[in-house]
Amino acid sequence: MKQETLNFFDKVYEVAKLVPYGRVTSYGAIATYLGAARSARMVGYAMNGSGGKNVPAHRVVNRKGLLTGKHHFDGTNLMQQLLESEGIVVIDNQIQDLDKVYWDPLKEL
DNA sequence: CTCTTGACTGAGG
DNA sequence: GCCTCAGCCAAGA
Repeated sequence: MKQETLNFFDKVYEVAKLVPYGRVTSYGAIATYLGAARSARMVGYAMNGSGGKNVPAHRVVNRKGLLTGKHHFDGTNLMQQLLESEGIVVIDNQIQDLDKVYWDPLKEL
């Protein structure tokens, strides 16, 4: 069982699942943690297959804390609702107090 | 193999 | 602080 067996996508899912409740992280942080710092875009791209994999994609946002991926959710404000349900303050697709809810896999893991 | 796409990021105006 | 441009890399056609 080589590591190549684990696709880039699968690794992204693993890290996404490790994000604690009430916390969020950025695509770049995950990408860097996976050793592909320049592949932040791939992280988001991978999330396209997150459906059905029980992956909390709503906890993954861009470095600004902006819900850039909300368009990929069913509803218009579904992603924001999920985050607010975890105690995260979100206004106009923008996470407030990002520094307080930000979870960096590089530092936490 | 080449071209396009993309849920990003950093630098420059 | 906001907007625009360019670079980056992996996957699909």
